[in-house]
Amino acid sequence: MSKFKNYVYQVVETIPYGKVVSYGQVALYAGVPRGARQVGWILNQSEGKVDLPWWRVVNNAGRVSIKGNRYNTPDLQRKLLRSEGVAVDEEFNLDIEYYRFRPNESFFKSLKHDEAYLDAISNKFPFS
DNA sequence: AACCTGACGAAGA
DNA sequence: TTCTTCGCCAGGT
Repeated sequence: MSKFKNYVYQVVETIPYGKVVSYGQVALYAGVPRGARQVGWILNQSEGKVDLPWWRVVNNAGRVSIKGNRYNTPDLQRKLLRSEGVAVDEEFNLDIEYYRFRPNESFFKSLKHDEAYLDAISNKFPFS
């Protein structure tokens, strides 16, 4: 279990009910600013094995981009989001800026990143 | 080691 | 605005 994967889990677990974040956001918060693709890969690998609100992660264009696999499909993700009050249309689009989770500083500190990293991304909080 | 493959993202045409 | 192209990082072959 890599440190990065651990952080990804921590971040996803923290997304509030009825809110969403992009893969890029998760990557930034997890300590790898350009690791969006890896976040998708990690969530894909964790399906059925880890209890995470994976459906609250969508792409930055505001679209449910899951391709689907044995456990999770775009339809399931949309169903779960809708059950939390998130409006998702027939083409799997949603208003990401409206539903986006914008964590505060205490959130980052709760992830136990070292000071150097917090300083490095302190000016890169496009979502806060 | 070289090359391929993504539940991605930003920029340019 | 939709479609490409390219950069990104980790894992697999």
